[in-house]
Amino acid sequence: MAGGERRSQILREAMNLFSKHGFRGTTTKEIAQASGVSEAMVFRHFATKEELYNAILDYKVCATGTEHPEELLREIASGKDDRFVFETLALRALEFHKSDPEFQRLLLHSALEGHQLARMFWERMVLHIYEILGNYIRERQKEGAFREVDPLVVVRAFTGMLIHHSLNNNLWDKEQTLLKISNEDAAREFTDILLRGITANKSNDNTGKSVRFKIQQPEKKSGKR
Amino acid sequence: MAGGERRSQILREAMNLFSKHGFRGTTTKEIAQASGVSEAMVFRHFATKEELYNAILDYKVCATGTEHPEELLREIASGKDDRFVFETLALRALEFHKSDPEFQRLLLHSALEGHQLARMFWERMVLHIYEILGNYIRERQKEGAFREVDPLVVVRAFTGMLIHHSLNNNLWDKEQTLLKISNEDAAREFTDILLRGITANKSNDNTGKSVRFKIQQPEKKSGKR
DNA sequence: GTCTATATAGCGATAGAC
DNA sequence: GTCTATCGCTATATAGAC
Repeated sequence: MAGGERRSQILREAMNLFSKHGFRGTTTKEIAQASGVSEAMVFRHFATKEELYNAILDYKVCATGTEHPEELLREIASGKDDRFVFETLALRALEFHKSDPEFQRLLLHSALEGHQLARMFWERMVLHIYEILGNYIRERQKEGAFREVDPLVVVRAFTGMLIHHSLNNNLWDKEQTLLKISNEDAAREFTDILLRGITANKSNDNTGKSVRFKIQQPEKKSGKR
Repeated sequence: MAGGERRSQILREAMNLFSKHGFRGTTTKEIAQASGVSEAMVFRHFATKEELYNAILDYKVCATGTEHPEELLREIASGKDDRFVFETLALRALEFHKSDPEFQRLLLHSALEGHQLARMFWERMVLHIYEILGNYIRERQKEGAFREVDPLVVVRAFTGMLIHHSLNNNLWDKEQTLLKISNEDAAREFTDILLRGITANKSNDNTGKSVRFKIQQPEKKSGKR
Protein backbone atom coordinates (compact mmCIF):
# COMPACT_ATOMS: atom_id res chain seq x y z
CA MET A 1 0.00 0.00 0.00
CA ALA A 2 1.20 3.51 -0.79
CA GLY A 3 2.76 5.51 2.01
CA GLY A 4 0.25 8.28 2.16
CA GLU A 5 -2.67 5.92 2.06
CA ARG A 6 -1.34 3.72 4.81
CA ARG A 7 -0.54 6.76 6.86
CA SER A 8 -4.04 8.12 6.68
CA GLN A 9 -5.42 4.70 7.45
CA ILE A 10 -3.37 4.48 10.62
CA LEU A 11 -4.45 8.01 11.43
CA ARG A 12 -8.10 7.07 11.08
CA GLU A 13 -7.87 3.99 13.26
CA ALA A 14 -5.83 5.82 15.86
CA MET A 15 -8.37 8.61 15.88
CA ASN A 16 -11.10 6.15 16.58
CA LEU A 17 -9.19 4.46 19.40
CA PHE A 18 -7.98 7.69 20.99
CA SER A 19 -11.49 9.03 21.01
CA LYS A 20 -12.65 5.86 22.74
CA HIS A 21 -9.92 5.41 25.31
CA GLY A 22 -7.91 8.60 25.38
CA PHE A 23 -4.21 9.00 24.80
CA ARG A 24 -2.89 6.89 27.62
CA GLY A 25 -5.69 4.40 27.30
CA THR A 26 -4.72 3.48 23.76
CA THR A 27 -1.69 1.34 22.97
CA THR A 28 0.36 1.48 19.80
CA LYS A 29 -0.19 -2.24 19.50
CA GLU A 30 -3.96 -1.76 19.36
CA ILE A 31 -3.55 0.91 16.75
CA ALA A 32 -1.34 -1.36 14.67
CA GLN A 33 -3.77 -4.26 14.92
CA ALA A 34 -6.76 -2.09 14.06
CA SER A 35 -4.86 -0.83 11.04
CA GLY A 36 -3.90 -4.35 10.05
CA VAL A 37 -0.18 -3.72 10.18
CA SER A 38 2.69 -4.35 12.57
CA GLU A 39 3.66 -1.97 15.30
CA ALA A 40 6.86 -1.15 13.46
CA MET A 41 4.81 0.29 10.62
CA VAL A 42 3.09 2.70 12.94
CA PHE A 43 6.43 4.01 14.10
CA ARG A 44 7.66 4.22 10.52
CA HIS A 45 4.93 6.77 9.77
CA PHE A 46 4.91 8.50 13.14
CA ALA A 47 8.15 8.69 15.08
CA THR A 48 6.41 8.65 18.43
CA LYS A 49 2.97 8.04 19.82
CA GLU A 50 2.84 11.68 20.77
CA GLU A 51 3.52 12.70 17.19
CA LEU A 52 0.68 10.51 16.03
CA TYR A 53 -1.63 12.13 18.52
CA ASN A 54 -0.61 15.59 17.42
CA ALA A 55 -1.20 14.66 13.80
CA ILE A 56 -4.72 13.65 14.75
CA LEU A 57 -5.38 16.81 16.64
CA ASP A 58 -4.06 18.92 13.80
CA TYR A 59 -6.18 17.01 11.35
CA LYS A 60 -9.30 17.29 13.49
CA VAL A 61 -8.85 20.94 14.25
CA CYS A 62 -8.19 21.75 10.62
CA ALA A 63 -11.09 19.68 9.40
CA THR A 64 -13.28 21.39 11.94
CA GLY A 65 -11.82 24.72 11.00
CA THR A 66 -13.14 24.31 7.48
CA GLU A 67 -16.45 23.03 8.67
CA HIS A 68 -16.93 25.67 11.32
CA PRO A 69 -15.20 28.72 9.98
CA GLU A 70 -15.67 31.97 11.75
CA GLU A 71 -16.53 33.46 8.39
CA LEU A 72 -19.65 31.39 8.17
CA LEU A 73 -20.51 32.20 11.72
CA ARG A 74 -20.11 35.88 10.98
CA GLU A 75 -22.24 35.55 7.91
CA ILE A 76 -25.03 33.85 9.78
CA ALA A 77 -24.95 36.56 12.40
CA SER A 78 -24.85 39.34 9.83
CA GLY A 79 -28.59 39.31 9.35
CA LYS A 80 -31.07 40.59 11.85
CA ASP A 81 -33.35 37.61 11.93
CA ASP A 82 -32.84 36.45 15.49
CA ARG A 83 -34.62 33.19 15.03
CA PHE A 84 -32.60 32.37 11.94
CA VAL A 85 -29.33 33.25 13.61
CA PHE A 86 -29.80 31.18 16.73
CA GLU A 87 -31.64 28.30 15.17
CA THR A 88 -29.16 27.91 12.34
CA LEU A 89 -26.28 28.02 14.73
CA ALA A 90 -27.95 25.50 16.98
CA LEU A 91 -28.76 23.10 14.19
CA ARG A 92 -25.26 23.30 12.78
CA ALA A 93 -23.70 22.60 16.17
CA LEU A 94 -26.04 19.71 16.91
CA GLU A 95 -25.54 18.19 13.48
CA PHE A 96 -21.80 18.57 13.72
CA HIS A 97 -21.55 16.76 17.03
CA LYS A 98 -23.95 14.11 15.82
CA SER A 99 -22.01 13.51 12.63
CA ASP A 100 -18.70 13.38 14.46
CA PRO A 101 -19.08 12.14 18.01
CA GLU A 102 -15.40 11.25 17.95
CA PHE A 103 -14.56 14.89 18.01
CA GLN A 104 -16.38 15.64 21.21
CA ARG A 105 -14.81 12.66 22.93
CA LEU A 106 -11.38 13.57 21.65
CA LEU A 107 -11.89 17.10 22.83
CA LEU A 108 -12.97 15.99 26.27
CA HIS A 109 -10.10 13.58 26.66
CA SER A 110 -7.80 16.30 25.55
CA ALA A 111 -9.21 18.78 28.01
CA LEU A 112 -9.05 16.31 30.88
CA GLU A 113 -5.50 15.33 30.02
CA GLY A 114 -4.56 18.97 29.65
CA HIS A 115 -3.47 18.43 26.08
CA GLN A 116 -3.08 21.22 23.62
CA LEU A 117 -6.08 20.39 21.45
CA ALA A 118 -8.21 21.80 24.21
CA ARG A 119 -6.40 25.10 24.11
CA MET A 120 -6.33 25.23 20.33
CA PHE A 121 -9.99 24.54 20.10
CA TRP A 122 -10.73 27.09 22.76
CA GLU A 123 -8.81 29.79 20.96
CA ARG A 124 -9.91 28.97 17.46
CA MET A 125 -13.54 28.24 18.11
CA VAL A 126 -14.87 29.17 21.48
CA LEU A 127 -13.47 32.66 21.67
CA HIS A 128 -14.79 33.46 18.21
CA ILE A 129 -18.23 32.21 19.01
CA TYR A 130 -18.39 34.27 22.17
CA GLU A 131 -17.12 37.31 20.38
CA ILE A 132 -19.31 37.15 17.31
CA LEU A 133 -22.48 35.96 18.94
CA GLY A 134 -21.86 38.27 21.85
CA ASN A 135 -21.56 41.22 19.52
CA TYR A 136 -24.73 40.25 17.76
CA ILE A 137 -26.60 40.17 21.03
CA ARG A 138 -25.08 43.47 22.09
CA GLU A 139 -26.25 45.11 18.90
CA ARG A 140 -29.75 43.78 19.26
CA GLN A 141 -29.79 45.09 22.80
CA LYS A 142 -28.88 48.54 21.57
CA GLU A 143 -31.74 48.31 19.16
CA GLY A 144 -34.02 47.47 22.03
CA ALA A 145 -34.85 44.03 20.76
CA PHE A 146 -33.17 42.13 23.58
CA ARG A 147 -33.36 43.00 27.23
CA GLU A 148 -30.32 44.04 29.22
CA VAL A 149 -28.34 41.01 30.25
CA ASP A 150 -24.66 40.18 29.91
CA PRO A 151 -24.32 38.90 26.33
CA LEU A 152 -21.63 36.46 27.42
CA VAL A 153 -24.03 34.91 29.87
CA VAL A 154 -26.52 34.47 27.07
CA VAL A 155 -23.92 32.80 24.87
CA ARG A 156 -22.93 30.58 27.77
CA ALA A 157 -26.53 29.61 28.34
CA PHE A 158 -27.21 28.85 24.70
CA THR A 159 -24.01 26.92 24.00
CA GLY A 160 -24.66 25.13 27.25
CA MET A 161 -27.97 23.79 25.99
CA LEU A 162 -26.45 22.67 22.71
CA ILE A 163 -23.22 21.15 23.94
CA HIS A 164 -24.80 19.50 26.91
CA HIS A 165 -27.49 18.02 24.72
CA SER A 166 -24.90 16.68 22.29
CA LEU A 167 -22.82 15.37 25.14
CA ASN A 168 -25.84 13.57 26.48
CA ASN A 169 -26.48 11.91 23.17
CA ASN A 170 -22.85 11.03 22.51
CA LEU A 171 -21.69 10.05 25.94
CA TRP A 172 -24.39 9.31 28.45
CA ASP A 173 -27.59 8.31 26.79
CA LYS A 174 -26.63 7.10 23.36
CA GLU A 175 -29.89 5.28 22.89
CA GLN A 176 -31.71 8.44 23.92
CA THR A 177 -33.94 6.53 26.31
CA LEU A 178 -34.48 9.64 28.39
CA LEU A 179 -35.13 12.21 25.72
CA LYS A 180 -35.45 11.42 22.06
CA ILE A 181 -35.74 14.42 19.83
CA SER A 182 -34.57 15.30 16.35
CA ASN A 183 -31.87 17.89 15.98
CA GLU A 184 -34.29 20.10 14.07
CA ASP A 185 -36.80 20.03 16.89
CA ALA A 186 -34.14 20.47 19.54
CA ALA A 187 -32.66 23.45 17.73
CA ARG A 188 -36.10 25.02 17.47
CA GLU A 189 -37.04 24.40 21.09
CA PHE A 190 -33.75 25.65 22.48
CA THR A 191 -33.96 28.72 20.30
CA ASP A 192 -37.52 29.27 21.45
CA ILE A 193 -36.53 29.18 25.07
CA LEU A 194 -33.54 31.41 24.60
CA LEU A 195 -35.23 34.04 22.46
CA ARG A 196 -38.24 34.34 24.71
CA GLY A 197 -35.75 34.40 27.56
CA ILE A 198 -33.90 37.43 26.31
CA THR A 199 -36.48 39.33 24.29
CA ALA A 200 -37.05 42.83 25.57
CA ASN A 201 -40.18 43.83 27.41
CA LYS A 202 -41.36 46.39 24.91
CA SER A 203 -42.88 44.97 21.80
CA ASN A 204 -40.04 45.15 19.33
CA ASP A 205 -40.26 42.19 17.17
CA ASN A 206 -38.87 40.86 13.99
CA THR A 207 -39.30 37.15 14.39
CA GLY A 208 -42.87 37.00 13.18
CA LYS A 209 -44.01 37.01 16.76
CA SER A 210 -45.38 39.77 18.84
CA VAL A 211 -44.11 39.56 22.35
CA ARG A 212 -45.07 41.68 25.31
CA PHE A 213 -43.55 41.75 28.73
CA LYS A 214 -44.67 43.89 31.58
CA ILE A 215 -42.45 43.26 34.49
CA GLN A 216 -42.43 44.67 37.97
CA GLN A 217 -38.98 44.01 39.23
CA PRO A 218 -38.46 44.41 42.96
CA GLU A 219 -35.40 42.23 42.49
CA LYS A 220 -32.15 42.98 44.21
CA LYS A 221 -29.11 43.11 42.00
CA SER A 222 -27.40 40.26 43.80
CA GLY A 223 -30.08 37.75 44.60
CA LYS A 224 -29.74 35.97 47.89
CA ARG A 225 -32.18 33.32 48.86
CA MET B 1 -0.83 4.88 61.49
CA ALA B 2 -4.08 3.05 62.04
CA GLY B 3 -5.44 0.96 59.21
CA GLY B 4 -8.59 2.85 58.57
CA GLU B 5 -6.90 6.20 58.68
CA ARG B 6 -4.19 5.18 56.27
CA ARG B 7 -6.78 3.66 54.02
CA SER B 8 -8.81 6.81 53.77
CA GLN B 9 -5.65 8.82 53.23
CA ILE B 10 -4.69 6.67 50.27
CA LEU B 11 -8.24 6.95 49.04
CA ARG B 12 -8.10 10.74 49.18
CA GLU B 13 -4.82 11.03 47.33
CA ALA B 14 -5.91 8.49 44.75
CA MET B 15 -9.14 10.40 44.25
CA ASN B 16 -7.20 13.54 43.56
CA LEU B 17 -4.88 11.85 41.09
CA PHE B 18 -7.61 9.89 39.31
CA SER B 19 -9.63 13.05 38.88
CA LYS B 20 -6.59 14.73 37.37
CA HIS B 21 -5.32 12.00 35.07
CA GLY B 22 -8.03 9.38 34.89
CA PHE B 23 -7.75 5.73 35.73
CA ARG B 24 -5.15 4.68 33.22
CA GLY B 25 -3.29 7.94 33.54
CA THR B 26 -2.59 7.40 37.21
CA THR B 27 0.02 4.93 38.45
CA THR B 28 -0.03 3.10 41.75
CA LYS B 29 3.45 4.45 42.35
CA GLU B 30 2.21 8.03 42.14
CA ILE B 31 -0.59 7.22 44.52
CA ALA B 32 1.84 5.65 46.96
CA GLN B 33 4.19 8.61 46.80
CA ALA B 34 1.40 11.13 47.21
CA SER B 35 0.23 9.19 50.24
CA GLY B 36 3.75 9.00 51.64
CA VAL B 37 3.87 5.22 51.73
CA SER B 38 5.32 2.44 49.67
CA GLU B 39 3.50 0.84 46.82
CA ALA B 40 3.13 -2.35 48.81
CA MET B 41 1.00 -0.48 51.33
CA VAL B 42 -1.42 0.58 48.65
CA PHE B 43 -1.91 -3.02 47.63
CA ARG B 44 -2.28 -4.05 51.24
CA HIS B 45 -5.37 -1.87 51.54
CA PHE B 46 -6.69 -2.40 48.04
CA ALA B 47 -6.05 -5.70 46.35
CA THR B 48 -5.98 -4.19 42.89
CA LYS B 49 -5.93 -0.78 41.32
CA GLU B 50 -9.39 -1.47 40.01
CA GLU B 51 -10.65 -2.12 43.53
CA LEU B 52 -9.19 1.19 44.65
CA TYR B 53 -10.95 2.95 41.84
CA ASN B 54 -14.24 1.32 42.70
CA ALA B 55 -13.83 2.31 46.33
CA ILE B 56 -13.42 5.90 45.22
CA LEU B 57 -16.44 5.82 42.99
CA ASP B 58 -18.54 4.27 45.73
CA TYR B 59 -17.35 6.88 48.15
CA LYS B 60 -18.01 9.74 45.77
CA VAL B 61 -21.42 8.53 44.76
CA CYS B 62 -22.43 7.96 48.35
CA ALA B 63 -21.07 11.31 49.48
CA THR B 64 -22.94 12.96 46.66
CA GLY B 65 -26.01 10.96 47.48
CA THR B 66 -26.17 12.58 50.90
CA GLU B 67 -25.45 16.01 49.52
CA HIS B 68 -27.92 15.78 46.68
CA PRO B 69 -30.71 13.61 47.94
CA GLU B 70 -33.79 13.30 45.88
CA GLU B 71 -35.75 14.13 48.99
CA LEU B 72 -34.33 17.60 49.09
CA LEU B 73 -34.93 18.00 45.41
CA ARG B 74 -38.52 16.96 45.89
CA GLU B 75 -38.89 19.35 48.76
CA ILE B 76 -37.57 22.25 46.77
CA ALA B 77 -39.95 21.45 43.96
CA SER B 78 -42.89 21.01 46.30
CA GLY B 79 -43.60 24.72 46.40
CA LYS B 80 -45.08 26.71 43.60
CA ASP B 81 -42.56 29.51 43.52
CA ASP B 82 -41.01 28.97 40.13
CA ARG B 83 -38.19 31.37 40.67
CA PHE B 84 -37.31 29.80 43.98
CA VAL B 85 -37.40 26.29 42.57
CA PHE B 86 -35.18 26.91 39.60
CA GLU B 87 -32.84 29.39 41.21
CA THR B 88 -32.26 27.26 44.28
CA LEU B 89 -31.61 24.23 42.17
CA ALA B 90 -29.25 26.17 39.97
CA LEU B 91 -27.32 27.64 42.85
CA ARG B 92 -26.99 24.28 44.56
CA ALA B 93 -25.71 22.64 41.40
CA LEU B 94 -23.25 25.41 40.68
CA GLU B 95 -21.99 25.49 44.26
CA PHE B 96 -21.63 21.75 44.34
CA HIS B 97 -19.51 21.59 41.22
CA LYS B 98 -17.49 24.54 42.41
CA SER B 99 -16.84 23.01 45.80
CA ASP B 100 -15.90 19.67 44.33
CA PRO B 101 -14.44 20.00 40.85
CA GLU B 102 -12.89 16.59 41.34
CA PHE B 103 -16.26 15.04 41.07
CA GLN B 104 -17.05 16.44 37.66
CA ARG B 105 -13.67 15.38 36.33
CA LEU B 106 -14.03 11.93 37.85
CA LEU B 107 -17.48 11.64 36.36
CA LEU B 108 -16.29 12.68 32.95
CA HIS B 109 -13.35 10.32 32.99
CA SER B 110 -15.67 7.60 34.11
CA ALA B 111 -18.13 8.30 31.33
CA LEU B 112 -15.42 8.39 28.70
CA GLU B 113 -13.90 5.17 29.97
CA GLY B 114 -17.32 3.58 30.14
CA HIS B 115 -16.92 2.90 33.82
CA GLN B 116 -19.81 2.16 36.07
CA LEU B 117 -19.75 5.41 38.02
CA ALA B 118 -21.26 7.02 34.98
CA ARG B 119 -24.18 4.62 34.97
CA MET B 120 -24.63 4.81 38.72
CA PHE B 121 -24.66 8.57 38.66
CA TRP B 122 -27.05 8.57 35.76
CA GLU B 123 -29.50 6.31 37.52
CA ARG B 124 -29.21 7.82 40.96
CA MET B 125 -29.13 11.46 40.03
CA VAL B 126 -29.97 12.32 36.47
CA LEU B 127 -33.10 10.25 36.15
CA HIS B 128 -34.45 11.65 39.40
CA ILE B 129 -33.82 15.20 38.37
CA TYR B 130 -35.54 14.73 35.07
CA GLU B 131 -38.46 13.03 36.72
CA ILE B 132 -38.99 15.44 39.57
CA LEU B 133 -38.27 18.65 37.75
CA GLY B 134 -40.13 17.37 34.71
CA ASN B 135 -43.18 16.68 36.83
CA TYR B 136 -43.01 20.11 38.35
CA ILE B 137 -42.96 21.69 34.94
CA ARG B 138 -45.80 19.48 33.76
CA GLU B 139 -47.94 20.57 36.69
CA ARG B 140 -47.25 24.21 36.10
CA GLN B 141 -48.20 23.73 32.49
CA LYS B 142 -51.53 22.25 33.52
CA GLU B 143 -52.07 25.30 35.65
CA GLY B 144 -51.38 27.46 32.64
CA ALA B 145 -48.28 29.04 34.10
CA PHE B 146 -45.85 27.54 31.63
CA ARG B 147 -46.39 27.28 27.91
CA GLU B 148 -46.65 23.95 26.16
CA VAL B 149 -43.22 22.51 25.55
CA ASP B 150 -41.76 19.10 26.32
CA PRO B 151 -40.79 19.29 30.00
CA LEU B 152 -37.80 17.05 29.36
CA VAL B 153 -36.49 19.50 26.82
CA VAL B 154 -36.79 22.24 29.40
CA VAL B 155 -34.89 20.20 31.96
CA ARG B 156 -32.25 19.43 29.35
CA ALA B 157 -31.92 23.09 28.51
CA PHE B 158 -31.65 24.19 32.13
CA THR B 159 -29.25 21.49 33.28
CA GLY B 160 -27.30 22.22 30.13
CA MET B 161 -26.72 25.81 31.17
CA LEU B 162 -25.66 24.79 34.66
CA ILE B 163 -23.45 21.84 33.86
CA HIS B 164 -21.84 23.47 30.90
CA HIS B 165 -21.11 26.56 32.94
CA SER B 166 -19.55 24.48 35.69
CA LEU B 167 -17.61 22.48 33.15
CA ASN B 168 -16.27 25.67 31.69
CA ASN B 169 -15.09 26.88 35.05
CA ASN B 170 -13.63 23.55 36.11
CA LEU B 171 -12.13 22.33 32.89
CA TRP B 172 -11.66 24.93 30.21
CA ASP B 173 -11.44 28.37 31.63
CA LYS B 174 -10.41 27.94 35.23
CA GLU B 175 -9.27 31.53 35.53
CA GLN B 176 -12.62 32.61 34.08
CA THR B 177 -10.94 34.96 31.65
CA LEU B 178 -13.86 34.74 29.29
CA LEU B 179 -16.76 35.08 31.67
CA LYS B 180 -16.40 35.82 35.34
CA ILE B 181 -19.61 35.71 37.29
CA SER B 182 -20.58 34.67 40.79
CA ASN B 183 -22.65 31.56 41.20
CA GLU B 184 -25.43 33.63 42.69
CA ASP B 185 -25.57 35.89 39.68
CA ALA B 186 -25.25 33.00 37.26
CA ALA B 187 -28.06 31.10 38.96
CA ARG B 188 -30.26 34.18 38.77
CA GLU B 189 -29.48 34.96 35.14
CA PHE B 190 -29.95 31.38 33.97
CA THR B 191 -33.20 31.17 35.88
CA ASP B 192 -34.29 34.46 34.35
CA ILE B 193 -33.67 33.22 30.85
CA LEU B 194 -35.34 29.89 31.42
CA LEU B 195 -38.43 31.20 33.18
CA ARG B 196 -39.06 33.91 30.64
CA GLY B 197 -38.40 31.25 28.03
CA ILE B 198 -41.13 28.94 29.22
CA THR B 199 -43.66 31.26 30.82
CA ALA B 200 -47.08 31.02 29.23
CA ASN B 201 -48.56 33.71 27.04
CA LYS B 202 -51.54 34.49 29.21
CA SER B 203 -50.84 36.47 32.29
CA ASN B 204 -50.77 33.82 35.01
CA ASP B 205 -48.19 34.74 37.42
CA ASN B 206 -46.90 33.84 40.81
CA THR B 207 -43.33 34.94 40.69
CA GLY B 208 -43.97 38.54 41.55
CA LYS B 209 -43.86 39.38 37.90
CA SER B 210 -46.60 40.09 35.52
CA VAL B 211 -45.82 38.63 32.19
CA ARG B 212 -47.72 38.93 28.95
CA PHE B 213 -47.14 37.12 25.77
CA LYS B 214 -49.15 37.51 22.64
CA ILE B 215 -47.86 35.11 20.12
CA GLN B 216 -48.98 34.31 16.62
CA GLN B 217 -47.79 30.80 16.10
CA PRO B 218 -48.00 29.47 12.58
CA GLU B 219 -45.51 26.86 13.71
CA LYS B 220 -45.88 23.24 12.82
CA LYS B 221 -45.67 20.74 15.63
CA SER B 222 -42.71 19.01 14.07
CA GLY B 223 -40.74 21.84 12.64
CA LYS B 224 -38.75 21.36 9.49
CA ARG B 225 -36.73 24.26 8.35
C1' DG C 1 1.85 -1.98 59.42
C1' DT C 2 5.61 -0.99 56.83
C1' DC C 3 9.36 -1.64 54.13
C1' DT C 4 12.83 -3.50 50.22
C1' DA C 5 13.23 -6.51 46.71
C1' DT C 6 11.36 -8.84 43.06
C1' DA C 7 8.20 -11.27 39.78
C1' DT C 8 5.67 -10.71 35.59
C1' DA C 9 3.61 -8.50 31.94
C1' DG C 10 2.93 -4.95 28.77
C1' DC C 11 4.38 -0.60 27.06
C1' DG C 12 6.76 2.47 23.46
C1' DA C 13 10.31 2.21 20.39
C1' DT C 14 14.32 0.10 17.51
C1' DA C 15 17.22 -3.25 14.63
C1' DG C 16 17.72 -5.58 10.84
C1' DA C 17 16.19 -9.08 7.45
C1' DC C 18 13.37 -9.34 3.30
C1' DG D 1 7.06 -1.04 2.87
C1' DT D 2 6.63 -4.65 5.73
C1' DC D 3 7.74 -7.93 8.91
C1' DT D 4 9.79 -10.58 13.27
C1' DA D 5 12.47 -10.17 17.08
C1' DT D 6 13.88 -7.72 20.74
C1' DC D 7 15.44 -3.88 23.80
C1' DG D 8 14.76 -0.92 27.82
C1' DC D 9 11.53 0.70 30.71
C1' DT D 10 7.60 1.09 33.58
C1' DA D 11 3.31 -0.85 35.18
C1' DT D 12 0.70 -3.78 38.47
C1' DA D 13 1.17 -6.88 41.88
C1' DT D 14 3.61 -10.17 45.31
C1' DA D 15 7.14 -12.20 48.76
C1' DG D 16 9.13 -12.01 52.72
C1' DA D 17 11.95 -9.55 56.25
C1' DC D 18 11.28 -6.40 60.18
